[in-house]
Amino acid sequence: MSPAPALKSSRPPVRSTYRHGDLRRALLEAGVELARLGGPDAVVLREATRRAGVVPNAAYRHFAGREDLLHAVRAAALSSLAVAMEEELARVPPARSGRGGRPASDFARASLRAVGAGYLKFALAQTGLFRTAFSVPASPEDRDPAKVGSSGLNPFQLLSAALDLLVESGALPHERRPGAEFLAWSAVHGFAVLLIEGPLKDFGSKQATALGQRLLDMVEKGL
Amino acid sequence: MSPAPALKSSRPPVRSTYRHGDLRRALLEAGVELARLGGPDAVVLREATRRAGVVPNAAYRHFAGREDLLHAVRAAALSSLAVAMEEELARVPPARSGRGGRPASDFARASLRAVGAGYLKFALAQTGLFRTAFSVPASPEDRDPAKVGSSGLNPFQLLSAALDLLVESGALPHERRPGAEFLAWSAVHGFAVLLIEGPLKDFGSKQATALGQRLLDMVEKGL
DNA sequence: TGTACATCAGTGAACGCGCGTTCACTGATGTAC
DNA sequence: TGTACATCAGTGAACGCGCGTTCACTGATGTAC
Repeated sequence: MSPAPALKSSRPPVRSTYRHGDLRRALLEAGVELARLGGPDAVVLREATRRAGVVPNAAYRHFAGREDLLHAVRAAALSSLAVAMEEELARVPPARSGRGGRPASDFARASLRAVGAGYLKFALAQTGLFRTAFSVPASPEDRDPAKVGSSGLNPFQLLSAALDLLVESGALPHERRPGAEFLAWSAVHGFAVLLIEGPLKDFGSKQATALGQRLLDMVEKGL
Repeated sequence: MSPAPALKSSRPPVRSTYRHGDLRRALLEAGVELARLGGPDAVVLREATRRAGVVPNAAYRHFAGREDLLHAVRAAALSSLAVAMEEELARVPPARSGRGGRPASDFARASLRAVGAGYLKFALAQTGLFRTAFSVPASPEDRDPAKVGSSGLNPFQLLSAALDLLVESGALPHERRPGAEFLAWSAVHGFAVLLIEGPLKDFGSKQATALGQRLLDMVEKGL
């Protein structure tokens, strides 16, 4: 109801040219910044135009309305999340050669953990964006290219791929594969939510990380 | 931003007496109803007074302001959640006599599942209240009597008790007990959130229940 | 049993706020000739 | 290379909206004598 007043910018519209140049991009960036600072409710059309140094209704040249802007911001948030997960994945040491056996399944397990860890890391570091990303149904089958990371996969697909790898490596029986992404996602997402705005809010990041590891253990064992 | 217009009541203030009688209660009930229908953002002070058939500022005789009303509504929502969990617990067949051994740990496990199942059931049946209950940090140590069920325990304490029972019955090693409530809660809460406003939104209740069972399996095995 | 009076629950009117959105406009840009 | 003109990005002003909240008030209630 009262998004922190600090979010409000009173910077006067300073611009030498009549045309802005790339207003759509500027509005989107302002919107992302607002979401970063205050979550989905903080994405206010008028404030975005203020930050872009432009009159409020100018936004309507580029977005159908507030909801449309929020939509674009949400996509950008999901894309950032995918990137964060990819960064964590890139840290996993590659599997040793030789087919099947221990190293392959170790790699698969490490990948699954990386996916979860990247997700949690992003949720904690970019709380506003994280909340924005999930402020509306995000369908797993969504093909919107605005939501993917640099691998071309969206967050959900990154998780699915890690689980597939687990099955291929023999670490997870085929019959337990269907729906497994929902179970894993539930655990990690719930933890993130409780950590961000729930009863675990006051946990230090040390404590949170340790508990996060145990959560990932639980998922790995429980799947 | 635009809480469903259907929430708005235009009922004229019909009342024969000048005094209302129990306005505080009426406002709280209206607030709970609004939360039930539209989540925390739908708890609007003016609308609550409208429904109570009273002028807007009359609310200030009973609540310090909107936030105060929301606070009371939140407590009521948490209390309802506790009741839902207790109902599920009451369904668990009592342990057979004889100390320790199989039946005791079966009972403990069933209790833990009941706690989780009650939580999920409430989340799905009373989405608006559920979202309201968690719209602000709910501290586990909260002693507010407005938030408990008929057993005198709040939702978090009900979970803790179930886990304690699990340890006592020998089904969970002591060393894994600390923090276990956060892990279990994360999984169940995340599942509820994804089901309510996330990618699992379009799941039928059959599918949701089945997957919910698997989630509880995962928690039980993974803890 | 009756009356004066303090209390305080609810009234009536009004505020300022920031929001999303619509209207008719202006003036820089770049394209066609 | 120069000029007329269509395009359309951004302007300026205004709208109605519902919100939370404050003010000075009124009139029913119940208590003290």
